[in-house]
Amino acid sequence: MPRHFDAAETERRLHEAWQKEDVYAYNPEAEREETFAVDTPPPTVSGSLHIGHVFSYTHTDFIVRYQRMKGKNIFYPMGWDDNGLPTERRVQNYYHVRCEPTLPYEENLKLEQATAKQRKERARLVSRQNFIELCHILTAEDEKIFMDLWQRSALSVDWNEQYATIDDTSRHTAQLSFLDLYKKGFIYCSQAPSMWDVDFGTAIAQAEIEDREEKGAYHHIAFGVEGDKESFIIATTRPELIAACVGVTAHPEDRRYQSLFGKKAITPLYQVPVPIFPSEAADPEKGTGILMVCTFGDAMDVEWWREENLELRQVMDRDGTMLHVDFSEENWKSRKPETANRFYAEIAGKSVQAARRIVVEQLKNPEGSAVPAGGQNSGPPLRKEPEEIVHPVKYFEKGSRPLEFIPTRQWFVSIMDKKELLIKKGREIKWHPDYMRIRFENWTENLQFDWCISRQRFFGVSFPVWYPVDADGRPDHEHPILAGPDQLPVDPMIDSPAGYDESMRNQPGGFTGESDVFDTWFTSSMSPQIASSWIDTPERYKKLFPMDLRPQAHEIIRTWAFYTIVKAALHEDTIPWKHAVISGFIVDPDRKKMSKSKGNVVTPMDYLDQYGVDAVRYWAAQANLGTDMAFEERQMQIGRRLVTKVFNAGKFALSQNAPVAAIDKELDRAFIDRLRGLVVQVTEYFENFEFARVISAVEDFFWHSYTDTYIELAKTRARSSEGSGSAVAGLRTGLSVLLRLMAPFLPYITEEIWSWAFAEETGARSIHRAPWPAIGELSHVKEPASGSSFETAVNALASIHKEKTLAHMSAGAEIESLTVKTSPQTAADLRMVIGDVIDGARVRAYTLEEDTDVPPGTFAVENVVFAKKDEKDRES
RNA sequence: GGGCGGCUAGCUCAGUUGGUUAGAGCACUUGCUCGACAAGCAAGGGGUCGAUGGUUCGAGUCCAUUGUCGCCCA
Repeated sequence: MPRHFDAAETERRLHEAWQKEDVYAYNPEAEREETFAVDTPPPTVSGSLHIGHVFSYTHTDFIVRYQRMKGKNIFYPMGWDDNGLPTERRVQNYYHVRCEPTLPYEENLKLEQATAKQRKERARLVSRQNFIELCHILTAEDEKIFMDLWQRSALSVDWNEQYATIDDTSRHTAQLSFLDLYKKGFIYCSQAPSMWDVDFGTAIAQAEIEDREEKGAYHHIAFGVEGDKESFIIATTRPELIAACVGVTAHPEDRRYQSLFGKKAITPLYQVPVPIFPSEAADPEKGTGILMVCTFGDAMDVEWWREENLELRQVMDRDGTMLHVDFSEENWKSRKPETANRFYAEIAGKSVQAARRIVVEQLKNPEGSAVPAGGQNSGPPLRKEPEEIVHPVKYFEKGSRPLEFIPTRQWFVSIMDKKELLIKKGREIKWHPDYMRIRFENWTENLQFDWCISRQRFFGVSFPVWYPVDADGRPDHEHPILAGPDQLPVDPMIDSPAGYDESMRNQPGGFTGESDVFDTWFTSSMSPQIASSWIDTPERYKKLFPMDLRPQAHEIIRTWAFYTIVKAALHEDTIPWKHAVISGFIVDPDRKKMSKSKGNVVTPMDYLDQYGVDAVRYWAAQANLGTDMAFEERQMQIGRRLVTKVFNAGKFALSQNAPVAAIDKELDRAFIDRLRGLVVQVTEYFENFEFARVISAVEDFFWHSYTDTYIELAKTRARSSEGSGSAVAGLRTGLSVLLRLMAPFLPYITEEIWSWAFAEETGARSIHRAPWPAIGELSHVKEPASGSSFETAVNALASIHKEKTLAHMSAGAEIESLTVKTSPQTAADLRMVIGDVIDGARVRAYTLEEDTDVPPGTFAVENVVFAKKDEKDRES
């Protein structure tokens, strides 16, 4: 047997063996009841992996390995989420390219990572198809890095079951999902104000936005009132939108403005009359209590626009600049179109920021006033210096400029009318911990918009949709042409619809392809269906769906979990999985979330090298579900110590060469009895997904009940002539059970020791396919005569050790003689195990006295006479 | 502003329906190389459980108020 444990060598050797022997393979023949299916989170491959990923993915593996040992046929696939904006952005940066869809395809275009010099020049423009190819090339490389790390971390994934959210199966599945939802009437296309990122040039969904606290300023601006000398002051943070003003509103009970309702306000600069209406949603406390409604400043504007049937006056272009508009046109209704156009000309084509600065200057010009001369608030419309405030501004979570609401044609899934159904489905799933369900419910209850699923991007799953082009060459969006289910997957930019041929693309009387792609969540929300072959293998789908387990982190409850629940509910009125297990985050020592921008990201490879995989997994096992944990490198050191201890204990137990016999001695029976208790307890923990409790209980038992005590008490007898067979059997049984209980957490060290003897003895070649310990396999060992004999032995030995410590003697020092006093009842226990205690403590002669003054369970050790050291030396 | 979670030893964390003197590991102190293990063993010091009030024979645990940190949402 090796003297030291070489983690790196063992990891390489065993990983190879497991792959070769298909230890993790899914068996499609097995029945549903025997199968445990996991819906693994497909990581975004363009992102970087930090220690937190290893943390949460390892949690899943603990559960999976336990279920596998329970005899379950494990379905544990791995997906790669490769499409979407993060990948496009990474590709743009990596190659320094931009996609220009009007360019023609360039054959055999091969690019290298851009040099610093290239980056100083303008980005290279590439065609849509070339851009998509570059995305495929880079994600393939990224996937490899991810897979290496997962294999290194010993995730017991069946690597034959891989998918990517852009592969043909995923595209087919997502497009079929679209067709099915369309057929059911849950999908619609509409020209509607949508949240729009001006840099990425795409619509985005509610789930992808975040509020950022930002400095802004209230500008107090005088508006006129049509037909009289009245006026009022609004406070707005977006003066550049005055041109888009289509209404004015205040709270119906606000006394200051009640006389205005029903009249028309006149906008400054542009002199446009707009209705003044009351609204409960106006906050009298905010600003001046009266505000302008624009096309569109925020979500509230959209709501008022719909409810009040206001005009649409679009001034914001899709790229975040001010559109060119003409106030003499009918829709703009200016009373002084020439003045209006003169003011507006200065901001047309400008960015929001620039336009705002210019408008603020213009508002200082009395010529812009909408209030008749002599009236209150006449003069410059800007009534006082802007008042600085800090307010939340909506951003795309990956964006860098505030979102705009821009009317565009988008596809939506109706979910606003299905909140109740979704909450009901959420309650059919068991959440661990349960309070994470509340996050799902809060999110669902607070939904404000239907799910916008179209993105004006390139690297994504296409809509299976074309539009007829009319005789004038205009696409008819009212009558989309859908692909047939047997046509999938399709790319409408390349494939043509049934009944047309490619020559009719973009021709009058022909067709045009939908260039938008799906929101990446539209595809990844199908991960259980993709992995279980919903589209083409009903038998397999039936055996895997709904899945048993969905592991994920809590920050994506609103996205991944939510959308996956939506899809299962809308497609088949079911739930996607029975259990959702939510991991916490690894946070830095200041309890801040790890993120690239904060620069506090810890990468895992060095730790795997330094401490070994088992040690890092041990660290990950410390966390309770849902609870964030500060990164603590010392936990890995502790894990490594446990690995070493397991190695040494295994070496010792398996090197006892006395023949195994029945476990019939009291100490051995008492130990096995405690082991039974442990097995029952930790199995229950694992059934509830409480792996942190399992490792903690097993570790504690291993260290304190096995190595420090049972081994110490039984080792002498194991080498003696009397009772050695029982002792060796006890030691080996203990090791076999404890190894298996630790196997889900420490796959390498446990497999290594298992291979020394148990693999052959049991016929289970890998511990990871060995049966999870059950009390049945220990039932042949009789219950101990006393329920407290084990702790009596342990405490008695400790009492003698204490005398040695107090005398500054080594634990191995021999004792010539001593007297042990204890209560009559404890003495009865002690007599059953006294031989092991005396041997363990190296006592040559003892006197046991019953003393009612000594509390039961404790011992008074007296008259200790140590053997002379030279005497001992002579012996050896 | 709303929801959720954390606050327990110097550090990282357990403490499941309320029940003796609140636990573990690390760190710290002291001693010890015993035939698996110094990456070890033994002994020890250290906490009025964020605060206040309440319910109870009894509260880290239940209730109310509150502080603070974090996450999610508006």
